[in-house]
Amino acid sequence: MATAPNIRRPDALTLEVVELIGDVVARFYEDYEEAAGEHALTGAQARLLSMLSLEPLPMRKLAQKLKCEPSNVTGIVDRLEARGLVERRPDPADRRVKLAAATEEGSRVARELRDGLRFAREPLAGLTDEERLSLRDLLRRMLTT
Amino acid sequence: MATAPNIRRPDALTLEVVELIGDVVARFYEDYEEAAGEHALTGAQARLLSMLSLEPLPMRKLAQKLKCEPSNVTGIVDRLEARGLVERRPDPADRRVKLAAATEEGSRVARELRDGLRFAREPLAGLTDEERLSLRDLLRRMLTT
DNA sequence: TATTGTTATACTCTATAACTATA
DNA sequence: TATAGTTATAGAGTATAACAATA
Repeated sequence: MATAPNIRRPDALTLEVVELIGDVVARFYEDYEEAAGEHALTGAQARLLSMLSLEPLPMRKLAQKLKCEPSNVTGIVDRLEARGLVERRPDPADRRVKLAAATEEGSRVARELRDGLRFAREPLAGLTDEERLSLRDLLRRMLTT
Repeated sequence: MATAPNIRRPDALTLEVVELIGDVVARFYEDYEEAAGEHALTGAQARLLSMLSLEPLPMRKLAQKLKCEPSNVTGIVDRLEARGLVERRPDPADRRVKLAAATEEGSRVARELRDGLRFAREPLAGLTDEERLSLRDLLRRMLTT
């Protein structure tokens, strides 16, 4: 039964796991978009706000993290700023840089957003500690490959 | 007791696993968008085309599967049809319905797209059969919770 | 009357290129 | 000259509402 993994032609088990991962990805995304929508945020706005709730970041850095062009960040921050969730601050060290930062209200929304994510939390509650440890290690290994 | 009734606060391990799942989701999405881009397809176009590569579907059904409004499907199918990857066919049973179907070329592109997905396949090659079985069971349980 | 697909409209996200103000 | 952020532009996805053809 212990057939060696064939890289060129994935075996049935690998294909099944790939499909399961696809299902998890779909569920996670739906859940995220739904949680964002409950706060009248788009997915991009929610992701950017979540980043800023940890620490203020230059526009350039936000573009790198969101994997989009810096010009797009301008608009997303504009809309969040218009709602009072984010503000632009000067960077004392470099006057070219603008630091985007979550306001108090923005941090509150980001926290509610995180707490509103049901999937990837509720399902995990059905697993034992040992199983969660096992899952953690497997996911870690996948991400470092 | 003055304690609030059973508010679940995820432990550190659960939070770590949630974050790891988020990382996997991000990696999977990047990989999918990249694979789509290599065929000059957007993510939505690639997802729709992949669905049609299995079987022709009514526009309405596509909207349900993509979780978007039917009016959006019109445009996505329009663009795929303009490139000869998809075609609209009448439904003999109901003249209101239009069946979207992948052309031969469309099926070929969908196949290449699927084969081009590196993540969720290469990382799995680094796991043993036993580990993949374990991962499969854990993911299954998460999805049925 | 209800349903299917489309059109029209408006908003957001996206990449590209040109611009400004700093460095 | 190079970099950070912005603006302008165009294409794509999205939801909403109104519409024609068909059931």
